Amino acid sequence: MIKELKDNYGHLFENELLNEINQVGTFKEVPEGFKIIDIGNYVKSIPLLVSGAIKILRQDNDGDELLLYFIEKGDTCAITLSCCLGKTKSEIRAIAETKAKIIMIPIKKMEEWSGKYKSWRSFVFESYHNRLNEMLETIDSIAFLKMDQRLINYLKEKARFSQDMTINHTHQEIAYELHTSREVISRLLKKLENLGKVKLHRNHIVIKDV
Amino acid sequence: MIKELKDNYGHLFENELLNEINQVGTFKEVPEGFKIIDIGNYVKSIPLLVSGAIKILRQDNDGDELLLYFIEKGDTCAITLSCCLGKTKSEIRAIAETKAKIIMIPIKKMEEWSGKYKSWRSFVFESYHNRLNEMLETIDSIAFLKMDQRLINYLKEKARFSQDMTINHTHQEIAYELHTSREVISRLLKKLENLGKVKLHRNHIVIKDV
DNA sequence: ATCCATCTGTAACAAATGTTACTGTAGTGT
DNA sequence: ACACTACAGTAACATTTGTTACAGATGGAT
Repeated sequence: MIKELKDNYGHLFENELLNEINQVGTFKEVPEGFKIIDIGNYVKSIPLLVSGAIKILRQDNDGDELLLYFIEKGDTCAITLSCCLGKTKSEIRAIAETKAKIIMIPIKKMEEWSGKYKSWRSFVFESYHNRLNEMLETIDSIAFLKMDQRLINYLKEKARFSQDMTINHTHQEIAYELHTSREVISRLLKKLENLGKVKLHRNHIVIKDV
Repeated sequence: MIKELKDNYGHLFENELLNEINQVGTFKEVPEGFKIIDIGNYVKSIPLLVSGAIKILRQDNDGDELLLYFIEKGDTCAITLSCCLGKTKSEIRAIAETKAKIIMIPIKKMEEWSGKYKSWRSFVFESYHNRLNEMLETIDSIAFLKMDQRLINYLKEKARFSQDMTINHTHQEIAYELHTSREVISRLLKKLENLGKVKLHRNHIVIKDV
């Protein structure tokens, strides 16, 4: 039994299911920035995240991006799950936000387990629940907030996945994820710096008090 | 057996399940504008829609609204479903867009059926799938489109639920659902009228070519 | 027909965001 | 050390959206 599996999913699944996962799942370790799923991909297996974080992005026809939300250990990507079952192309891109450890489960098993294990069903429903709520938060953010507040929320989120309150992104990268322009981000960041909330450096930002 | 049940769900569910639904479900007919679920409600049963349409709205802390999407016959509200299972308050408001017929299913049954009927599981997963995709479309719309295009999409959607391409809303009502101001909607609608795409009247709009 | 509340039209202005253009600067590679 | 590239700062301007203010039109109630 892989230790990470037991540690992260031991409280969720019964031993029998854990054993099955251990047998049919393939363990994968991916570096930061690794593209796990891209838009248009047909997905043949679903990921259980055991460590690290994954960011989920949406892209429109012009190639403009938008960060939707993050997935953390002990969870899975319900959109991918949904693609699997519907046998449709992925509508989103999944990229490792930090280096991450994943167990990949073949779709076939996932259907089988839905009938067999109550705990698996609960896990899947719970995952859908979490994802729907995160989508709602994303909608709230883009519909109701102005860019300055969205940027602050973004910085907070990013800081959660960093040990030392440092965000290793350029202004351009932040602009892509919030779907705005580099100049807007520079402008707003400079304001935050003047307010003493962040300290700006080349290629990284240190969060002081947001 | 209620006729509407057989008509709308006969192809999805086996007879045994249809019979169960018929026994435990309560049939309900609601008028246009009826508030089916409100934000903060604890939901004790989930709705199967057999005719009409339901609109799902989000609201922020200041009371500002935003239309998320519509649910049509043969489907259910996955967000509600998700609330039921998580035993959390509703994050959304559900209002009958047209007069609608609904079968309400107690949560308890829904859990039982998930283990018992593959067709029910498929239905639930399919519903989550649809809702996630609609949320994505909503996000695309508010993140990537300008208000003029959002308005056009809105008018198209509304026209789908109208027999005669007439939308019975005031500019103010439209503004609420798109989360903008009445003046902006008036301005854009007037532009659309000048382009020959709509005809404006008091309290209603006739779609000509959008 | 008259009154009245509500809805619509529109101008003028404010604020937020997006775009263009250019400068300087930090780090990289040689 | 030097040159080069990518990054950041910033001004000036355009566009989009939001706000204020008011006029006029419409349809329903009496």
